[in-house]
Amino acid sequence: MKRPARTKPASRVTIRDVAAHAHVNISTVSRALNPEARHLISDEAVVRVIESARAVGYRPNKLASALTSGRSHVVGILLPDIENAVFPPIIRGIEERLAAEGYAALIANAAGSAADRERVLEQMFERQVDGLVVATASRDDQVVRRCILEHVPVVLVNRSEDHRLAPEVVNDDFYSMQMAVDHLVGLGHRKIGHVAGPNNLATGFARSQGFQLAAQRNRIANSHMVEAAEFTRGAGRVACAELLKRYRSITAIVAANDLIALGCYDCLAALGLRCPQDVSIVGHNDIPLVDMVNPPLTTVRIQHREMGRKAAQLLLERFAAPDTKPVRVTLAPELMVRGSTAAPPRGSRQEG
DNA sequence: GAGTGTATGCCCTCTGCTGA
DNA sequence: TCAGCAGAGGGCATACACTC
Repeated sequence: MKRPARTKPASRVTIRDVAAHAHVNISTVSRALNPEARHLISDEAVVRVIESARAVGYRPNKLASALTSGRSHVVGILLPDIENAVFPPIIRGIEERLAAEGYAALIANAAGSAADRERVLEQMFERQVDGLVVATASRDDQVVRRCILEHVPVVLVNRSEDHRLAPEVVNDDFYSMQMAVDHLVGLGHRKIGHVAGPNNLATGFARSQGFQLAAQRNRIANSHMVEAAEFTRGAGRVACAELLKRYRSITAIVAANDLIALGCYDCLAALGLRCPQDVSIVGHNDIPLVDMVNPPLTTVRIQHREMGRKAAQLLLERFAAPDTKPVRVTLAPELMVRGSTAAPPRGSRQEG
């Protein structure tokens, strides 16, 4: 028994409709609408097809196109925390560059456990993404390994991994910490602490290493550090309390990011200490609105939008040449001096 | 009759090949 | 040189054959 043919929705205009309207074959339509194949047909046919496409309201079906081309023209973006203000500028940079080449972004929050990340990654693969920009990388990252195993082009942004398996775009975290510590030493601080980020993440690790190096160069103690459990305000508050409990004479704190720095604000307020009169604080990232808190946060500005643009560019290059050696692009940070840093208080608190 | 496996049509576009 | 034909591409739904 012959089954009835499935019919397309009446509203959907396809390449056939354009062909019928223009009185040409569908292959002629395909070539006329493809800039790289346009030279194969006459200018007159190109004009006729384009006018017909406009007249019938034709919109190319990328899904169908992907069947033959093997390219979905969709790029997945994995974020560790979609609520963190660091990421919107990165996403914007990525989208700007991708859109110029006809790609769309599929953004996913891949926070939580390794199983969560695996699930999100699987969804990306199921949607046939052409490649991935990963902002979730840990120093030994399974997502990156999986992408390489599946031959899916991948670029890391903001966070790197230790084995250099994929191209990456990162901030110069060593230089960031050097600038932050130099700034505080320049104000007269000699007892500086660091609320570090998680050490299993490249950003947390590099910044704590950078802090130690910068402290050594300035001939001050480099061991006044406590690691926050997460890059969050809450974790920053807890870690700051521990830091001040261990090293009570500290007059300045370099936080591994701005959220941790805001957690330090909370901690100081709870202890009845003032910023910057009692303790100066430097953040990291320069996320939106930290210039509007009280006091406005001195922080290290990272070129997040440029970071996104570069990452997208590296991915596009990866599409063209998948087997090239992974490169690392390092962007220069900039210190934004605001009201949260000042000269240290005259008297110093007792070491605990 | 229920369950399973296989074959085929369909979706839409791209592209190699052929002929005018 | 240009235009048209025809097959391919992956996944899904469905028809059909077969087994239990």
